[in-house]
Amino acid sequence: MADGGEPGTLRPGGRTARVREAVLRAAEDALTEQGFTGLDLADIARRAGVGKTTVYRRWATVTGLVADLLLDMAEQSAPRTETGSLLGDLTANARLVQRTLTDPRQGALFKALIAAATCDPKTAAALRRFYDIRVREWAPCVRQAVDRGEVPEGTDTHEVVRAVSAPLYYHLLISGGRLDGAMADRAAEAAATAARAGVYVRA
Amino acid sequence: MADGGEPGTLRPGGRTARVREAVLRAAEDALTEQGFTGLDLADIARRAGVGKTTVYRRWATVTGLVADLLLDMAEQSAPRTETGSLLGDLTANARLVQRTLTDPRQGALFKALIAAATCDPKTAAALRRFYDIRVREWAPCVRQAVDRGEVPEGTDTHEVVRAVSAPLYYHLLISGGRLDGAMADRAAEAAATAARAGVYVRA
DNA sequence: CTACTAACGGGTCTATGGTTCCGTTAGTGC
DNA sequence: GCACTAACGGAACCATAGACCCGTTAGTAG
Repeated sequence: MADGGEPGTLRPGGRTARVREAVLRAAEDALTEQGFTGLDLADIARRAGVGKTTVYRRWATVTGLVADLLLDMAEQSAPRTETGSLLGDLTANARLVQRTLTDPRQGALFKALIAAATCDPKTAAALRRFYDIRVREWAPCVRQAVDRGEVPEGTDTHEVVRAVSAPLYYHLLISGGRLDGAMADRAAEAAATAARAGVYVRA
Repeated sequence: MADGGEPGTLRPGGRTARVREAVLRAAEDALTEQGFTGLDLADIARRAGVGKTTVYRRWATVTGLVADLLLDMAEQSAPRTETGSLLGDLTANARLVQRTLTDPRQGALFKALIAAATCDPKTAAALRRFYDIRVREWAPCVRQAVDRGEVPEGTDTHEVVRAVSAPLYYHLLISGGRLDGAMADRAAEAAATAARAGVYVRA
């Protein structure tokens, strides 16, 4: 009776953790293959080898599950490369994003994640958190450029990193074209150029 | 028996047109209020004062209806303002986009449209078409900047216009922050700066 | 090892989104 | 105006996503 809240919070170890893991992986697969619509929790339960009751009890809705998946994805971090110049670092970042979004599986997954986030505030918050972490990982390369004097003091480092990703996501979601390496390089170059010109200096 | 294809194609006038109009408006409202999920065609039919059979027959799925709505939206065009300078024109564009996305109703609608597009290729094509038209309307201001010598010859004018919108949509869909006028101005400035530096010159 | 109970899972029930049927309304051609 | 039939619409029907019940499994404390 004295339950601490959501199922899975009082006995987070052992089986509970295994189930969560299996379900999240299944959700990832399902999202990748079916997209955000055409996704039902019973199917995910089947893939995960888990009772569908469990999935409904712990996550209740598709968006809830996606939010948890995003939380899980936020944990894993891919460390950034350092090249010594702002343009080099931003290009490395742009290429990484471009490769991720171009990959058929990952691209589809991210589309689905973003679609889910537009449909539910909690999921949107999880998505924001995920990207905040990613942006924070890359911001130091802009910070270094400021220290080097390459970019003016007071520049919003996070905003520069976002400026690199923005056109790539725009293409993925909206203009829908082929998103190649040249486009990634251009995104990095545009951000670097604008940053050097002081466009991202905080008011 | 000799039907020409989809319902609504052989007798496009009168009632058929009225029904389409009513349903599209209802769909717009429903999308705005409920978002992409939590949208059912029966509800739309009710709002439109139309039999649900009709909606299912003509559009069949939510994404199909959204695709048609996008086609319809693509028709209406808002003419651009001309200020005489690249930065001025791009800023006007950025502000327009920012105001649209910030408006509670329109912002929600665009989120839903984009979510729908990630779930269905036909809808994605319709979304692309919609933005192609909008981009084409604004491209001349970049063209003029090229003619003026403000921006190098060979610049991809469409890409510059997209570069203005990209960060705004990125904020709407992903980083989710407050999207104010300052951000719009910065987006325009970044695009103008990069364009002048020749970043968008086609290879 | 035993007791306790959080969390799982099979089976069943139900609400509802979507389909089908068939009669009605109204554009279109003459 | 009349005939023809595309397109509409009410109502009954069906499939299934998601809720619920209750017995089972397995973490955790002692």
